[in-house]
Amino acid sequence: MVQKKKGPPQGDLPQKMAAAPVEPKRRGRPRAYEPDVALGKALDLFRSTGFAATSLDDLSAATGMNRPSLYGAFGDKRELYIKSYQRYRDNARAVMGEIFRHDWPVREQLQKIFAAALDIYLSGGEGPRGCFTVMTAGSEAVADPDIRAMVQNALTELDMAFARCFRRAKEKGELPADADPAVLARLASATIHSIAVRARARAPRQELEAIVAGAIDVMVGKG
Amino acid sequence: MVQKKKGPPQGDLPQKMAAAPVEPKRRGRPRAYEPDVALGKALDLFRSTGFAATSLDDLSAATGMNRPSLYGAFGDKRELYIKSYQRYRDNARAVMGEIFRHDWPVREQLQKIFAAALDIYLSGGEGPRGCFTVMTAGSEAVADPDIRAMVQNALTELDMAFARCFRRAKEKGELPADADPAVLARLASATIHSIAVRARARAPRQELEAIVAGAIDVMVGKG
DNA sequence: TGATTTTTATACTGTCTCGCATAATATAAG
DNA sequence: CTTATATTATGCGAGACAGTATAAAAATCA
Repeated sequence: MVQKKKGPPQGDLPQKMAAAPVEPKRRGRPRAYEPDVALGKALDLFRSTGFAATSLDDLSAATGMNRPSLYGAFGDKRELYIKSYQRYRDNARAVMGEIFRHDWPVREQLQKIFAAALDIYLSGGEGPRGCFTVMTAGSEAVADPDIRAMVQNALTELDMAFARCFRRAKEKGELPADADPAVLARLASATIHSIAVRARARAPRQELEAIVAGAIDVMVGKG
Repeated sequence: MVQKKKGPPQGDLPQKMAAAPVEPKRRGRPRAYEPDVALGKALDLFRSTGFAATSLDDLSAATGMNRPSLYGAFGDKRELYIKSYQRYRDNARAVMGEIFRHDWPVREQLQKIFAAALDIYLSGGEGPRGCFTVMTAGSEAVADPDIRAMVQNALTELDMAFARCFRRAKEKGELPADADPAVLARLASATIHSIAVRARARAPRQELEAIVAGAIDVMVGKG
């Protein structure tokens, strides 16, 4: 009963909102890993091999942490998976949100969004890893309610962001009066889903960019 | 060296094209399973749990065949997975092809195609299982070249079928002169991919039908 | 009936898997 | 220097896993 059921030690967790690069003088033996980069490695691995096919040995090797350290830091395999997915979503949300935030012309904004998505899907060492939501999380979503909720959330979040974008464009007169922002948003999301799937099958970037360009033309008219 | 390397016994395989419900008097102990329905069960299982998370015990239980029989009939796990996927594709191709074959108005044809896709994705006992290509095969596609080739083939086959459909419609004057069949085809495929992903996250059928209806309106104009 | 053939049934093997127990190590506090 | 704390390192143990060997069973053929 050494480290049982006191939950993951949750790292530092500074009281309020200090960025805390200052170590508050930890007590025992210092960590040999940085939780953040370790989680990033785990994310990469889960993203390319999925949940079931990724063993704790693989994760251990990738993160450089041995198994007890993994458990201490992140909990069991499922928790680590969920934390990885959360991190992926946080990152995607940050990147996308930064673009959606601006008040650019629709066409330009869509181009930037899709380019960012492509960067995410095609990044990584060997072979494109696609989208966490579409590929591996979608698989687990059927059996695991928590993951399913996260996936649903990711899907609707994207729909909403696109819908807001199109609504604004319509108000600014960039879209015809009969354009339906909600419908266009679903189409934009669908384009995202489609390039995620195709990226996984190693479609060349050029092809994906052509798909994006065509979709934009249909959605907001040929520029 | 009992049943080694003579390949799966390939059932009957009648010489030319006889439906062959007539047993040509097999020699030894009769099979306790029907290869076709067993493969269907395996397909269902792979489709809902993916490759890695589906054990041979699960497959054995689902098909009613014990492990040696599985090996004898279909080969190892990967071969069984590929045969399952092949069967899924054959079925999907048959269903879709039957619809694409006709010379109906685009709108009607698209409606039927998407309805058929929804039927496939939402069918099954507990919880929608989505699309084999998008979900589980897409995951394996990164690491396995054979599966990747099948996925690529599935994607382009769908693209081509939609493109042909839109090209015909344009020739018949159902689409504006500046409509690009290839672009529209990609959008139609994207819609398919999107509802496949959403089905996996248990989006209600009504929502999926709304997405389809909106997409059709954008692609061929509001009817 | 007895021999042959094909399948089923049982059980085994070596490997991998997850999670945890235990012990060693490295730091801060008293 | 000693004690307390927090981590790393090693490795165990029960079970799941894929694949196969072996034996029993059920049919046809002679």
